[in-house]
Amino acid sequence: MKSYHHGNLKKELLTCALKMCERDGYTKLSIRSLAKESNVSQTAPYRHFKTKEELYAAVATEGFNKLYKVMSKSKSRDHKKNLISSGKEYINFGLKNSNTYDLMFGTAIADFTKYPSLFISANKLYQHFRSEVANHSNEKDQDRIDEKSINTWAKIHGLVGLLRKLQAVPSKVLKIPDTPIVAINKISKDLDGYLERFIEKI
Amino acid sequence: MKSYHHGNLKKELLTCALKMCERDGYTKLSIRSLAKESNVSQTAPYRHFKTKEELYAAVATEGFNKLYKVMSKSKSRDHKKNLISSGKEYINFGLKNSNTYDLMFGTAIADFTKYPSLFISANKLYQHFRSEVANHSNEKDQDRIDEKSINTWAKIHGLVGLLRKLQAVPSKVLKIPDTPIVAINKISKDLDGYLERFIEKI
DNA sequence: AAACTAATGTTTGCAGTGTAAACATAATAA
DNA sequence: TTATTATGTTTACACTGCAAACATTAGTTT
Repeated sequence: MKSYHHGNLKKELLTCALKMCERDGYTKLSIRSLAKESNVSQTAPYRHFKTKEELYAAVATEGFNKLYKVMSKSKSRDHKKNLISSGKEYINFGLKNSNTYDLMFGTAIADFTKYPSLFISANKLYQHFRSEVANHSNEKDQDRIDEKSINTWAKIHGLVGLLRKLQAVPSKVLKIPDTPIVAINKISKDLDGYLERFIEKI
Repeated sequence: MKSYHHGNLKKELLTCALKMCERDGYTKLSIRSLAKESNVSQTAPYRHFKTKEELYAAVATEGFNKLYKVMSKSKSRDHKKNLISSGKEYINFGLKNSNTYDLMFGTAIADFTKYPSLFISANKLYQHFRSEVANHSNEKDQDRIDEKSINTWAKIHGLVGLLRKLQAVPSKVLKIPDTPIVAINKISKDLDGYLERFIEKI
């Protein structure tokens, strides 16, 4: 027999949402299905997330925290190594947790500054990334560091998007010549080499 | 008095969808609201678009065609000029038609190779872009050209994503130091200069 | 021209959605 | 102990994608 009050529903909802989001994509993640999967009434989640977007924000926040964790793993004295490691982790995260990634960088959350903890988590990630870029590039000028950081982020982010398109496509499409898909496929086959060249240009 | 058969519903639905998508975002674009705005019964669109995704694909295709048009405007003998113009047009398109842009490059259409005309339009755009990169960079090796093209695309695409985040944010957020938002804002204030430096690194 | 067929429209219906409102119960503060 | 607050459930509404049955018209065949 279960008690009327759950005790720790919010946390359970969140982990469940995270799992569901990753499994089915955030578009399929409904408050009602979340409630059902958490064995709770249809509208119970509303006591903890005022709107669906707020739920999205919570999931995205978790995503940023996770990404931060893996990107700050490498603490070598070799700054280049750190940056390459971060880049790989970023790409890996984007490909493995692609649905959460959508929530983090897509447009499902219109204005992420509306959710303080999300904003903070995203900023923390950026700060870490920026410091790695700064360390690697030996740049002093703050504006240049910012520009380099944004540059690098934009490029990796764009790359992840393209790699995901590649993932989504049936393999026979790779045989059609003169498509961006084959171009991306070439890169994905030598991602390490690509990243080396990538870093050099930062 | 209007006749039972519309005559040109498919085209009208498409232009209406394009308009609605741009106005409200593709998430708000429902088949039913589209039908209503086209003064036709709720399920009439299903005669022309088997699923909602098929409607999405049609809108995205239009988007690619439009983008192709503006990106192939500049036909200078100066290849650098062409590339810069294309870059600007791309960014402009992404910012002005951001909702359509989402449909084109987001994950709403899981596998875009399922829609031949969409696939073709996207490829045509890539080919054009690739030829501009090739012309500008004086590169011969086909693999390198592909890599450069993907690189450049990824970077611009990522940049558009970030600039859109900037757009979405309330202006007071710009006063908070040490956020990616202020970094992007700096870039957006000197986009021309930024693009110049950008091109140099291709 | 008449009749059959296919295309394109409408109506109806179902299962699912976000979320507001009213209500129930349990935990906490007074 | 009692009043309040937090957190659950039930009910209700307007909306969604889409399938199925039906209506009307356009096009094709005889």
